[in-house]
Formats: sequence, C-alpha cells, structure tokens
Amino acid sequence: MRLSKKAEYGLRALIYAARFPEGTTFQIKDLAEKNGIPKKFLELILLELKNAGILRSRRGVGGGYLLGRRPETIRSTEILRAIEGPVTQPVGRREKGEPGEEEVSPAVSRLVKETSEAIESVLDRWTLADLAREEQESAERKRRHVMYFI
Amino acid sequence: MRLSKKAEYGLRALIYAARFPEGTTFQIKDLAEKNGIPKKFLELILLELKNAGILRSRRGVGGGYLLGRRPETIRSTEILRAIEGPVTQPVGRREKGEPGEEEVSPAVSRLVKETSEAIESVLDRWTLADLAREEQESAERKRRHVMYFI
DNA sequence: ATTATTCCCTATCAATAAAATAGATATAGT
DNA sequence: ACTATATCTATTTTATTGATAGGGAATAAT
Repeated sequence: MRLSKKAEYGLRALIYAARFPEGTTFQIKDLAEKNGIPKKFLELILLELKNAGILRSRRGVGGGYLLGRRPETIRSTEILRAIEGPVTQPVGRREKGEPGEEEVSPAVSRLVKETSEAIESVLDRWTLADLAREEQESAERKRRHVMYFI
Repeated sequence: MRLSKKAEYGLRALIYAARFPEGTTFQIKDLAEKNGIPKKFLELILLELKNAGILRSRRGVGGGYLLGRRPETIRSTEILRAIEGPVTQPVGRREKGEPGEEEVSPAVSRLVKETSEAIESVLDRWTLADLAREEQESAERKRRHVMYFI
C-alpha cells in the first residue's frame, strides 16, 4: 500500500491552502513552483478538489483558489476520496459486471474488510486542520533544532 | 487501497493448503482448477511463497506443495510481504536515489505512517490458522442457511 | 473594447506495474 | 524410459499512474 503521487500532491496542496487567511486566494502557479509539483498535473487535482466542494475558485486577474470550507470540517478520507475514488475496495469487486461477482473467499473478504475499516478510521480522525497544524509544528521543531548548530 | 489479484490468489492458495493434513501434498493443477486461478500465474506465486519459507515442495510423481510451518505461526503480514514486497511504504521513498530523498510534507508522512501502522496491526493479528477457520465456518453457515430452503 | 490573468476542460502520451502466458529444464517415482 | 510434478526465465498483454499539450471561458484592470 502506498500513496499515489496524485494524492500526495493533493494533500500538500490543501495543507498549503490552509495557510492562507480565510477569503484570500492563492494561485496554482505559485503553489506548483514553491512545492515542486508539475503545474499541469496540479491543475487537474485542484479542479477535482473544487468539484468535490473542498476548494473554491475565482477566475481572472487576482483570482485563484481558496478553501471551500473551514479546515476543521475537512477529513482526509474526504480528500482522498475526491482525488482517487473509494479509499478502500472490497475484494472481488472489479468494475462493471455485478451479477455473480466471482464469489471469492469469505476469509479473504473479511481480512480486507477489517483492514479497510482500520484505514478509514485513521483517515477519518485527521482533519485538514490537524494536518496543517502538524506541518507547522514540525517546521518549528526543525527551525529550533537548526538553531542549536549555528 | 485494494488487494492485488496476486495477493488474493496467494492468500486463497494458502487457505486451501491449510486444509490438507500435515505432511500431505496438493498439486498446483488441482488448486488452480478448483479455485479458478490461472495455473501459470499461480505457479509463480507458490514459488515465491516457497522461497519465503511459507510453503515447501516435493518434485516429481506424487509431489506437490505443502505448508512449510504450522498455520498458527504464519501471519498475513508475512504472506503479503512474500508476495508483494513491503505491505506499506513511507511517502516520498521511491526506489533508488536515497540521498536527500525529496523532503516531503511531514504532516503527510505522519498521516501515512499512522495509516500504515493501523494496517499492519490488523494483518499482524490474523494468522493463516484464523483465516482457514474463518473460511470453514463461513462455509458451514452457508450450508445451514441453504438447508432452510430445501 | 481590449488585453492580461486566471481557472477550466479534453485529449493524449509515456512510463510503469499488474496480470497472464509460454516454453524449456530439473527431479522423483514407477 | 516414461510420466508427473515443480522450477526457472522470458515475454506478452493490459491497466494504471504520472505527466504534458493546447486551447477555451470567465473575470478584472486598463
């Protein structure tokens, strides 16, 4: 199990977004450059986040993106779902043809189900506000640590 | 997050293996046919499980595969690792070039770390013996349920 | 009105990984 | 010798991920 680049970029973008005072926008271009994320790729991601209601946007001069809601109300499950679709998937389910569905091992299904629940439980209790705080605190710890050595 | 076909086949194969009395072998061919798994693909999987010490094998007439250890001692983490490599992966880590390693968001790293721990914790407490028991009990429940309708 | 700036949309490409297949070799029992 | 089994290496096929391309459409400033 690993986080896709797309999801990673999306999370980082939102953490970045959370730093701006409510109501003020930021631009894709800056976000992409400052964080080393391919701009065109990032556009797609932000668009999806916007369509999911997590971001809002304004076009034209002085426009840009901003959070659509308070960061306390945005859980990482929701973010990841907006970017990648279902965060977890029951085993056997594979697209289209539902009927019958390849009756698979109940034991394996159960194992996957329990794992999925564990994942969602973690993701559900981390909000964007938590992530942004963690990011900031970690940056501060780093800064203090560096000061010992100068 | 979803289970790869390879991992699913591997788990099902081991659950199948666990049904045989200690010391007796089963053949790839039967396993593949009875469970609807592509035989050649299954060969690769069983070989990896063997190389990981989870299965043993005997070649030639009357040969086949058998469990390499008691199923109580085989955790699903170990199974999945044998089949797919690391079950979880820290974010940012992407193969080769270790030095520097693209310093990524500490908040995202932490989120991924907590999720990974949750996953491994579930996988760690399910042994092959548990899976085999679950499979059997589920089959029994199903049988009883069907009997109501005949 | 014109222009510059920004997001918006659709399509396509490239790289990688997953899934499956193929074919030849080694080993053991009869 | 013959057959049934696993073993090994390579190749093909298909799907997914990651990234790029090129305008289009809305908005604000002039």
